Amino acid sequence: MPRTLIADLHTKIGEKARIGGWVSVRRDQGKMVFFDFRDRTGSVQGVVLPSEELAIAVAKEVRAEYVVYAEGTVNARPPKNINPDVLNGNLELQVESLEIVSKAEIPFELGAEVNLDTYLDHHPYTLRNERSKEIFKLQETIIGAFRASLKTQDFTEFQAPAIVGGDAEGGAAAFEVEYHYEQKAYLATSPQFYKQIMVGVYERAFATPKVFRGEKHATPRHLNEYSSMDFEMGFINDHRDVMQVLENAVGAIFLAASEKHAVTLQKFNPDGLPLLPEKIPTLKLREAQELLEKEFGQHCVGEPDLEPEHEKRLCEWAKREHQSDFVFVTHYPVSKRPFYTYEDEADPGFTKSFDLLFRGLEITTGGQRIHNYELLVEKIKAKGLDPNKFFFYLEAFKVGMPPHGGSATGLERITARMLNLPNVKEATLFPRDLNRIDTLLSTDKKE
RNA sequence: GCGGGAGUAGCUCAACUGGUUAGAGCGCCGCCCUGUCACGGCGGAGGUUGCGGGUUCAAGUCCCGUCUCUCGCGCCA
Repeated sequence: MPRTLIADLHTKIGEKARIGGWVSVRRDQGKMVFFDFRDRTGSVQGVVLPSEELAIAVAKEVRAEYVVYAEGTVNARPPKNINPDVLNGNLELQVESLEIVSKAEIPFELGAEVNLDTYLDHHPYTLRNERSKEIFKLQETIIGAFRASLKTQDFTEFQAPAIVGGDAEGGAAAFEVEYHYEQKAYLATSPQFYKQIMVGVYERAFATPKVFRGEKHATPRHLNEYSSMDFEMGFINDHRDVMQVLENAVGAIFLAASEKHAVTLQKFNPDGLPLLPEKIPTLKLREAQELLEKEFGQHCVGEPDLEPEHEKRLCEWAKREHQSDFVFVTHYPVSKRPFYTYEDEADPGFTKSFDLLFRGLEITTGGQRIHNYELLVEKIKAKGLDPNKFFFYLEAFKVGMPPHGGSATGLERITARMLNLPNVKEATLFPRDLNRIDTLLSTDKKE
């Protein structure tokens, strides 16, 4: 008999059916045994009656998370046995044959509240729980909506390389790779140079690569490997054109999320859906600092950047004054930004760059880039770098580049903030951090 | 890299100022149960209290070292 998906069982009431799935719960009543079975489409109760001697014998052996095939008759439940609180609560599978496909030995009950490290240590198992599955279904929607939004805005998707010959940003620590002929290569910390090169090819390009950061950070918002939602676009007037494309993408993400995952968002967020206004409030860094001083008594005027505490306060302000969970901060000082960042002619010393803060966390960085070859070479030198090492990248400018800019959004960060997850590792299927690549790293090799 | 907190049963946690045999809930194992749906009842197993050293008549508890987790900072998405 072919397998029927659990969600389709209601179409087979009174008929025989065969389901395949996992055992969520076994309730052994002695002479008869109840099960909750689940497959990718849902769950259903199965009952093995005393008269089914062979099936009862198997049912006594079965435990939680065993993979089984169960065959029997789909019955509508009599009124007194209907359970309105569960899926398929109005029917049940009266099991006549039960086949164990795979046994299971579980470390703890699925769905048990466990500490983060226990949860991560058992990720092949804990990812199966409903909460985890909802997180990564939402994440799939987020990256899908980002992709769809950029495509409708006439961007071309490209594949960025993971192995690079140098450190793209000149600052972030990169993982070293042994390449052919004893050459050193690195895992990309960003697709920055490649997406700029692609502006010269398609004008508008985007990619969602895995990028790698070698810093030994141990915080709830950093990963050594994460997914970057990057885009870059030509013929802009300034950074505000980039911000508009980003706002369109964020809007598309929120629309898709609220359409497909409203229940999940509500469940994870006591405050409800995130607030995204028609226009995200925007402040220059210095305006933000003055506001922090005035509204919150935070002394940060003149600092080159915002601290995490400041970012949280700014978001409080945006929510209170603009009903927005987002706020843009622009015009970071030249000294704090990479060499390719465009300096604002109207505001010398400050850049046409921006960060997007979402619920207290920086989720995006972007801005306008320098497109003039000579100026770019000059800026590389000014940062103490050697232009010769960038000749591949620089060729894109040598052969003609329009004014352009772009941004990069952390997929795990936006996922975590949408669901109020305290740690981005919960929004990462297979997180790599200081001490763990799936398993704990050997400690005797540490420095 | 720096600073705070933590590490006790498979999981989540207790164990007052050091003091009898380190407990509970869930899970696990056995027995009972024909309508359960987180089923229920009775019984049972399960611990080198992260690791190493020290103080003390006595250490889960105090001290030192070490490893790990976690939070804050730096850095960033």
